[in-house]
Amino acid sequence: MKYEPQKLEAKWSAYWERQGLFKATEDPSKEKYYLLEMFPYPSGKIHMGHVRNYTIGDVVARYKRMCGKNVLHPMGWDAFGMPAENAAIENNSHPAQWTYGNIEAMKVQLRRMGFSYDWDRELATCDPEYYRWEQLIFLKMYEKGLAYKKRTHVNWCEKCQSVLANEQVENGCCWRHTDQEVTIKEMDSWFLKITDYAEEILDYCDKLPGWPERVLSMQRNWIGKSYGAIIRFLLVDSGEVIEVFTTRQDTVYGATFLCFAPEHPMVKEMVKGLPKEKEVLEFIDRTLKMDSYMRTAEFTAKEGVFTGRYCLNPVTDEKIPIFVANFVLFDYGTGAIMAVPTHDQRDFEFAKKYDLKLRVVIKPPDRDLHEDEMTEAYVDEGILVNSGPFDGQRNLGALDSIAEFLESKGSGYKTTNLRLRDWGISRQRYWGTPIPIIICDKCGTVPVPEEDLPVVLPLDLDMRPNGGSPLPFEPSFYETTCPKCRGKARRETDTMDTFVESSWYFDRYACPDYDQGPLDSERVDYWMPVDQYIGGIEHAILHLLYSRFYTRVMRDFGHLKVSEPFTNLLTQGMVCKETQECPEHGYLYPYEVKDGRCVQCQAEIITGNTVKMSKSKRNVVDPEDLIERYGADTVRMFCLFASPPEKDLEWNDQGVEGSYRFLNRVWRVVVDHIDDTTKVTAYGGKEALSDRLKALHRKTHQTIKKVTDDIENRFHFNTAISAVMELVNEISQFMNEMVEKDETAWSVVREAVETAVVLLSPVVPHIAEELWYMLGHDKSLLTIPWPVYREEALEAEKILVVLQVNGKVRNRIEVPSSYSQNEIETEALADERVQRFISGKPVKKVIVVKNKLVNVVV
RNA sequence: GCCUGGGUGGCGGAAUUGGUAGACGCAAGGGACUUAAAAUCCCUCGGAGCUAAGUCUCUGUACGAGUUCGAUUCUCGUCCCAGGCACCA
Repeated sequence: MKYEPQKLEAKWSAYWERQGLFKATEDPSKEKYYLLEMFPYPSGKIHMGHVRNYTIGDVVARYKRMCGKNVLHPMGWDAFGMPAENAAIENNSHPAQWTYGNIEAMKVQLRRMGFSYDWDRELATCDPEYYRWEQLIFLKMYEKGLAYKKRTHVNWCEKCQSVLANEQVENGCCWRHTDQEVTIKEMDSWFLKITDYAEEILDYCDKLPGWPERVLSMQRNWIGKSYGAIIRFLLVDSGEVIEVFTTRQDTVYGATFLCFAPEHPMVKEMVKGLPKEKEVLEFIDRTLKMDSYMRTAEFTAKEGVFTGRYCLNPVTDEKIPIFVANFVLFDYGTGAIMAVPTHDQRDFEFAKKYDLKLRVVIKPPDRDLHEDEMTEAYVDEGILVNSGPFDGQRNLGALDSIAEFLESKGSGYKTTNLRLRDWGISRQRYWGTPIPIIICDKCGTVPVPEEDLPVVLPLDLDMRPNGGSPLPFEPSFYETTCPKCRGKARRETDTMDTFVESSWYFDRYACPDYDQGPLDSERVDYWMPVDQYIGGIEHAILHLLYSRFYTRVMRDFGHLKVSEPFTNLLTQGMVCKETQECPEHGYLYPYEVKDGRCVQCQAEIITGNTVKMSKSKRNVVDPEDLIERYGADTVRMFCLFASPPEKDLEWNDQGVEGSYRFLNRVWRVVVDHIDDTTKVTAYGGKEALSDRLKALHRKTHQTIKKVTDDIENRFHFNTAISAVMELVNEISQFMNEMVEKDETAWSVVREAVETAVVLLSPVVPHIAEELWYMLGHDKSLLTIPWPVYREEALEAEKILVVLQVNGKVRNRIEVPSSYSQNEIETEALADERVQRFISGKPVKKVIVVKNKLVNVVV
């Protein structure tokens, strides 16, 4: 009988579905386990990244189920987003049609992979039954001031035709269009007040031991809390207060000028009617026209303009000039800084350029420092000088007392500052959740009344050929009446960032059919938090930070009890492959290359670096082709075997071949002796065994131990698979040389074979199920308990002991396991090879590690 | 510059608490079976050296020190790679 994966895989996945084996029901008497993989954007086809991500998850889900846990393993669709709009324009169809069609296609593929999802809980975020609750939460947030509209400077991506959140800008470019520079626009935008929760989110970074350190450190970094002070400077001839944030209040005596960010509204006020006004306004204009990346890049020269105004340094009472400078950020701190050219490199460069005053206030411990000799700022620790009552103190030691001194004078206070900004969620897009707000000329911004939800995205409109959102051009959508005054009003035509949908979908899986509110607390409280979340590292900040925020908002609204949505996080590596390039035809798909040559022009191809699989580099492998050729089990197995999950996976066609070979080997090891093994029951540890049988029995149980440990504690499926490979090798070797052919022998073989099949079943469920059935079982592997190793089976009569002389391995001997330390030592010292290396020298010391090694020191 | 990872054969990777470095697989080479091929099975496989034969010797986990009877593993320093943050006051 041949291994025919296509046939048996179809059979078993149909069987699982029919039996409803993946259905999860709330059962308080059982321990729950919520396993979740990041849901996909329905692009229409799964790619290897999905396959890897979902295979990892599926192994854990199946394993936990066999361990007796009540497993929730859902799947759904992150279904809003721009590609749908673009595709619709291209194909002259509708985003909804395109999206739902893709969902169907991808679902077929996921089913084909044999993933154990409870499809009854499937959800698509573009479904009004989903986003209506998101709109409701938005209204509640609006009510509480957690959602607000602000006219401000925002990131604009020309290709998205939309605003982006700060998190969605990478190196000054759009995260989706990495070649599109983001520009700054001033416009009305909706924000969610993530900063209100920043402290809590930051604190909890220390309470997430199940998260990878690098993700936590990226989040801490992004929140960017720093400790310092607000210091007040009085504007001369006005008495207005200018506040600056600094972490270096120890240098306040050296602050010899002040700089404003060009966006700062106070600047225009300050220069109004002054001779400098025109020059200042021109500078502001010029600076703001630059894209944000260029303006704030380190290599951009520091530039500024004097405003003509002065303020008073609160500790020296000195009149110091006020500048507008390009390097000062409006949305960090207060948008204005005190400049201490002697102890800050940026300020130093600025001061040199505009010939501004320098005053040293920190001197190195070992020498003096003179302003006119300085070629760069002195930024190290030192002793305070020219600092009034603080002279002679160590600068870092005086941070607190200077802050208190400022506070006592009413000139400032100690505080902290965050880098994190509120989450901008307005998108000038069509295919997203409408923001449930009405704008009335008379009443202003008015929330849509709850009973009018959902504000449904109209489906019967034409996409605009230039790619912009059709909503602002669709009177049937935007024309409405004001809920307050009943007058004519206009709907908000911005939609929400799609990251809002993905910030709570995991909660909704607990109760996808609930229609009384966003969440059914009883079910959500049973399932949440997610015990294990698995997804790509690219969401380290974006999705994972937003979700931690949104969960807390939902908690404070009483929808759920947890603060953290994901107890354990596994960030799997990328799937990579080398690129292949033809000098003539550019990057080639694997099928465009034959024997190292381009199929079109026969030119020799250039093999490039191994990089993340992407269509643009054409270094992709289509999972569908592989399934067709080898079956889903082989694909699953290779994804797990090639490397541990958190590392990048280097695609290797020969490796896939190897996995396929192994499955064939397993197949033969079972099928070739099926008549003999099905005549007996699996060995249960009772009958006495010969040494040879004992060895196989021991290997069987060692493998159970190893595989369990690898999956349970480390998610190291590669080593788990290796262990089963060893067992299978040992079984086939045993059968080759099999001398005993009695019932006991076959029952030990049967135990070994069944164990291999069961241990492999989470990884390659289809073939495992088929072999299990052939071994005479009639219940699915999904319903049988995960095997437990027997301690006594691991014990051996003889133990291998390594003999070292001066730490170098000189021999290996077998001793009875009953030997005491002394007996082992005696045996070791008597060993001929050990004696040779001692060569008569006096033995200084003998170290005996029980059951492991003896080291003789001479 | 700061923060996090990481550096082991030709390759992917093992070595879990400091105790046999290179499990398992891929590639390569040799052999068996076959008319032949495929498939399968067996053997070799870090480097260098020595031998009639190896139960042989030396060396080896980026580099340099250190702790230890013993270090891929712990400590310090250096170099390199990847990712994140960065004119953040």
